[in-house]
Amino acid sequence: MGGREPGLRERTRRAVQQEIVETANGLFVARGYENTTIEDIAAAVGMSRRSVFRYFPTKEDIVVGKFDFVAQDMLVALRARPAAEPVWESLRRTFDLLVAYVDAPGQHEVAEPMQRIVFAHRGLLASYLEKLQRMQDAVVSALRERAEASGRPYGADDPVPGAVAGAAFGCLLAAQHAWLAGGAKDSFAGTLDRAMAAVAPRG
Amino acid sequence: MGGREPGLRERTRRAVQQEIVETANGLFVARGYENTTIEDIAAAVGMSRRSVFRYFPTKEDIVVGKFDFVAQDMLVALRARPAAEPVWESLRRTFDLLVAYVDAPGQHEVAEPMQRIVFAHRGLLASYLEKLQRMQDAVVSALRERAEASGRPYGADDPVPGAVAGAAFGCLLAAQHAWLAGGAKDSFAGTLDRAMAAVAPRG
DNA sequence: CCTAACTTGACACCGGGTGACACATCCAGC
DNA sequence: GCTGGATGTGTCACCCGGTGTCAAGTTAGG
Repeated sequence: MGGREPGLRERTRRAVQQEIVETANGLFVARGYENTTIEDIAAAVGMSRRSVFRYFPTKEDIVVGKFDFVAQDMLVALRARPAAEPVWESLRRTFDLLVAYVDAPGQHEVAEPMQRIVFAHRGLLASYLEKLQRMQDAVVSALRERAEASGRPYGADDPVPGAVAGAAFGCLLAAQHAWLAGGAKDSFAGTLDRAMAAVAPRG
Repeated sequence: MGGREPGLRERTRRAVQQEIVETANGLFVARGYENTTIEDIAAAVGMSRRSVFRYFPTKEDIVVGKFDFVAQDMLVALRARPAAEPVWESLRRTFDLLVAYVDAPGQHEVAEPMQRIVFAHRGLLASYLEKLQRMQDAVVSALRERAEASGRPYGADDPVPGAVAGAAFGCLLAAQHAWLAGGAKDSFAGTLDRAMAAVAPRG
C-alpha cells in the first residue's frame, strides 16, 4: 500500500470498518441482505445510521468493498512476476490472491455464504462485477507496461491486452460460478486451473 | 419472439416504452444521467412518475433494458450455428447481433454517447455487466446442449464451457472498451475481430 | 347501456444516500 | 492549565428511486 506506518487514526478507522463488516455479515446471513437495513446494522454496532455511511459509501460496499484492497494487492503481485513468464501463467498466479481469500481454511464458513449472497442479488452481483472490471483495467495497464519493457509495446487502442485480461477474468468468474454451483466441495484453485486450461492467448 | 401476433395491448405498450426510452435518452445526453430524475422524464413524456415505473422496473432499465431482447436473439442465433463449426467462430458470429446494434449507421449518433454514459456511471456499468453475465449464462447452456448433441457432454460442474463463454464475453467487453477509448472511429466489428483473435479455446 | 378488465394518477410510505449544524473529544502550542 | 483547531459523532432535514394502495377513468364486449 502507499503510506508507511498507517498511524493511529487510520488503524482505529480500519478496526471500526472491520467490526461493521463482521456485524453486518452476521445479519446478512441470518436475515438476508435486503431484509437488513442500515439502521439495523447501525443499531447492532452501536452507532448512528449516518456514521455507518461515514465508513462505507454504500451498503453494497460493506459486502464487496474489500475487493478494492485485493485489487491493489493483485496488481503488485502481477508486477512482481518475472517478465519472461508466459502471460497466462502470470495471470493465473495473480489470481492466487483471490483464491487464498476464498479457499482460506479459517474464514471458509463465512466466506462461502457471503459469496452466495453476492451471486444471488442483482445489485450485489452487478457491484461485484464492476469491481472485477476495475481490477481488470488495472491488469491491462500492467500488461501494457510489461509488453513495453520487453520491447514489443501495444498500440494505444489495441484491444489485445484487454482481450487477454478479459478472457482471464472471464475464466475466473466461470470458475467461481462452477465452484459455487458444485457446492464448493472441490478446491477453488483446482476449478480455476481447469477453467484457465480451457482457454489460452494466441501467439 | 414467443407469442405470435403481439396484440394491440402489447403493441401500444411497446410504443410507449420506446417513447420513454427516446425521451429519456435525450435528457440523459443533454443533462447527464444522475441529473435527470424520473419525474423529469415523466414530465417530458407527459405522464406521472408512477406510470414510468409501470413500464420500466428501474431507472437503469430505461438505459440497459433493451439488452434483454438482444440476449434472447443471441441465444437463437447461437443455436442456429452449424454444430460442426468451431465454438469460437460460432461465438463471434453470435456477437454480430450486438455489433449490428453498435455499428448500425442510423442510430450511431445516439448509441455512442449512450454507451459512454453506461461506461461512465458506476451503477449503470454494473447493471450492464450483470446483463452480459445473464446473457453469458444462457450461452453456457447452449454450449452444453451443443456438446451433448455432438456426443461429448460436459460434466455437471465442469467449468470449461463457462470459461470459454467467459473468455469470449471478456473479449467482447475489451473490444467495446478499446473501441470507445479510440473515439469509436474504426468499425466495432474489426476491433472485436482483433480482440477475439488474441485468444482461443484449447483443444 | 352496462359491466368487467385494464390503465392511470394521486398519495403515502420505505430505505439508501447527502448536506448542514451542533456538540464532544483529543491533541497541539502557548 | 487553558485555548483553539482538527476530527468524529449524532441529529435533523432533505432528495430520489422504488412500491403498495385506492379511487377514478378508459376501453372492449355483451
